[in-house]
Amino acid sequence: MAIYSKEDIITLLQEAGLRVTHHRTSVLSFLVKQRAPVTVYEMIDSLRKKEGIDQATVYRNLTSLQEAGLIKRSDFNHGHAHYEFETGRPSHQLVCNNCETIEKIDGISIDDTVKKMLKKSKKFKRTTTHSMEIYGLCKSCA
Amino acid sequence: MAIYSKEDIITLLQEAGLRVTHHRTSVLSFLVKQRAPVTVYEMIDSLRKKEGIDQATVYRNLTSLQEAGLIKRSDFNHGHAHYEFETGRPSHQLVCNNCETIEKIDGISIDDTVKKMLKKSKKFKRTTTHSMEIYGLCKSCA
DNA sequence: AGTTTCTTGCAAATAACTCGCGTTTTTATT
DNA sequence: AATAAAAACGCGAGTTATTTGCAAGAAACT
Repeated sequence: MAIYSKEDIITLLQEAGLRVTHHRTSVLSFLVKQRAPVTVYEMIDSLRKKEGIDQATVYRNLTSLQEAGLIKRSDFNHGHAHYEFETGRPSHQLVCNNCETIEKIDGISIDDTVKKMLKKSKKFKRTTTHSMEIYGLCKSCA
Repeated sequence: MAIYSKEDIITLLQEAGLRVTHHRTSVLSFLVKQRAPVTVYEMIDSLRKKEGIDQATVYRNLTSLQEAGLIKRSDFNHGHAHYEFETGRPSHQLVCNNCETIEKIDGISIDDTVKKMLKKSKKFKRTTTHSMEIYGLCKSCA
């Protein structure tokens, strides 16, 4: 989890071909600081309070940032989207079926498994990145 | 993919402690016949046309069937739920980031990976079943 | 600075899903 | 088979999550 300065954020946006607006920078900065995927609600709540950003703006920036490959969306079967900064590395997480606990697990590779799956696939030739979610009950809910 | 008769469906419902209503039987039968997860929209559309089932009823039955462990929900980051029959076996799928193509891949085991993840986890002791989604672009979208 | 193009705020619209309630169906019991 | 309690249903209205139209404002190019 590298540390990104404001200049780094701006560089990321420029390299992605996106305009560097104040709000877009804020949205991406916010996500860079998190250790786990956050809900859109949390982002809107925080950014609205802190800088008065409108929810439509948050949604629009999440879309543009995702299309640029800078952030990643996951739903975790909870009925609303979560976003996180796109590190480029595959992400693996344990998800609670009851509460919304999500725990990211580092140091795991499933590249071999992905290769095996692609070999068996008829509709996919290759995958960009991948993510794996394992669902169960966390200690508190079990 | 075993073949389930109407009697089998009824037995499944009874063993799960659910009432055997006409509509509930239809919803579960519908899902048993699919080879891949289907959207709620597809289910409502088909069941409304065929038997006049109301959408609220479809939703309520999906909830009760899921709570009983007979079906499984997945969102695939598309913003709406998909459901499939719960086979008890882990499921692994390739998901297109662009269109909504979902391809299930059989014959893969990631039990060792899951074990490794649980060993590293702080918040989870064990998982019931699991599912893995690998995201990329399908051949048509690539 | 001027202009083109993208972004924003606001309010209204849409999509996905849920709820209240009176009526009907299922299931347990006679 | 009749019957009563519990659960399920349809229908319309309500929520929640997300999107859109449009006029005004900010970035980026010249």
